[in-house]
Amino acid sequence: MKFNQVDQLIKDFCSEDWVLLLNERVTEVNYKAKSIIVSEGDPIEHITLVKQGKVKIYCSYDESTERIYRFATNGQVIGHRGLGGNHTLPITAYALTDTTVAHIPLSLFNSLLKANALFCYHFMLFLAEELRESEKHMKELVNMNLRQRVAIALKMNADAFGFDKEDDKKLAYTISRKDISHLAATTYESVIRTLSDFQKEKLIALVNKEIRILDFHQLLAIIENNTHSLAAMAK
Amino acid sequence: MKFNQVDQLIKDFCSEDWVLLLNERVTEVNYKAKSIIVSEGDPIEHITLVKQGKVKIYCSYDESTERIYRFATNGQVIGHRGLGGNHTLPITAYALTDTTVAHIPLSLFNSLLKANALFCYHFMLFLAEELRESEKHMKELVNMNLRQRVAIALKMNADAFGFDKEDDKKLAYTISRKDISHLAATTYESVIRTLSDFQKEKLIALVNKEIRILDFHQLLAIIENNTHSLAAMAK
DNA sequence: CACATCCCATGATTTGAATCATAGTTTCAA
DNA sequence: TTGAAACTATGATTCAAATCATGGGATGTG
Repeated sequence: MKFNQVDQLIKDFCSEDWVLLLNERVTEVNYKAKSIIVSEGDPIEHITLVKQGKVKIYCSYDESTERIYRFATNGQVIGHRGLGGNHTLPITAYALTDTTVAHIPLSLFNSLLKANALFCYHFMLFLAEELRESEKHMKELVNMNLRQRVAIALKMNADAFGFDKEDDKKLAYTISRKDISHLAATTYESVIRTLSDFQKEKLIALVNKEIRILDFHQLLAIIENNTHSLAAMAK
Repeated sequence: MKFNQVDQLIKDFCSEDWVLLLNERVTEVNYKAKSIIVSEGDPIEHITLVKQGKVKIYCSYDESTERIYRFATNGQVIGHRGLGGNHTLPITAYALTDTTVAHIPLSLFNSLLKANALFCYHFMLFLAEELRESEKHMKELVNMNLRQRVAIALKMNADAFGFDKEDDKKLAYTISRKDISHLAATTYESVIRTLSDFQKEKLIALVNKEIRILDFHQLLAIIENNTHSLAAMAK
């Protein structure tokens, strides 16, 4: 799983005083499943750490379209893309399951960065890593064909939330077909067709909305194999 | 123009000693037009500042396909996406015109960041800004139709290198049709057709490879108007 | 200066994926 | 428990953009 454990960076690289101060000043909030944690266009007032739960982070394009950038779960951070400048939040964070977060006031987080040089340095490295990941993902979405993009969406689902403890094929949390389409930049009809194809190829198994990934290697092979990406062949 | 003047950040937020040390340890190199400055897969040994010139930054997908992420010109930085971890460079930087760069050894740049907390803080903010821009661009590429993407590519060309000093409609440097296609994630044939349409609509004028942007507002209007983006309507 | 290589341009054809249409299934709240 | 809303599913049709084909013009280099 991706290194995005910002709470760990705080523990490792901030002075004890600051960790104590943070614990005092942070507000923990519970969100019910299917509720919005922070919304696109909000003024940026907090940096948010996910204590416990599953969150999707997306951007609306119009009333019927959204594009999911990533998921966040225990230990991961939301809102750091809004740092600096007088920006409003560019994304919406939505609780997929019941979720507990810690809101760190932005001014406090800024002071934390300024007062703890080593934390600031590592947080900077974390942003560089995010930038790499983000551009890698962009490249994938733009260059790959439908099958590949759906395969990537399944992989992202698996990477973000892992597999069931009792069943190492079953996703611990299966996102909806519609959310797969929002991840893969396509329509839900196309997702359903593609998943159906994958099932016929014994790559996955569908049981209602749940997905079992039977052959992860084959899934990765689909992502790697771009010989069928006709759309990509800009000469 | 976008704030990406990292050399200015160094001047503003690093101590005098460090600025002097940098001036000693930096190697200036000249690159001819059409030569490669740094290449995808190279070990990351430097952070590179563009002193003077025009550079395209792209990623190869296969032998016939590339995707241009951005351009860099005077004062801007290349290679910061490789910070942290044992990564190789994810992008290639290519000199469009004769270009002079300053290579800062990576170890020195890291020391600079660690020794100048305020610079590190501002550099972190710069990365946050880049992350926002990058994801905005991703959203555009994925959601918009051909006309819009070509319009965005023209706008990026104008934003990156500006207009001619004597002719405020003419681009100071017109990138090739093929590079427009690499920016807009399409084929060069489609770019040529779309530019031809734009010309018929009196939006631009084509004189050989040079492009004059006659109606910038209309160009922006095309980018804003997503009512024709059929591909985007994932319900 | 010639010859090759790259770039620009346009028409005809194909095709991957979106859209339209229709219907069964889960889920959850009144 | 029932009815509505949301999700899953599949077939038919349409369409935007890629691919294929072909030629002209510019550029540059031995």
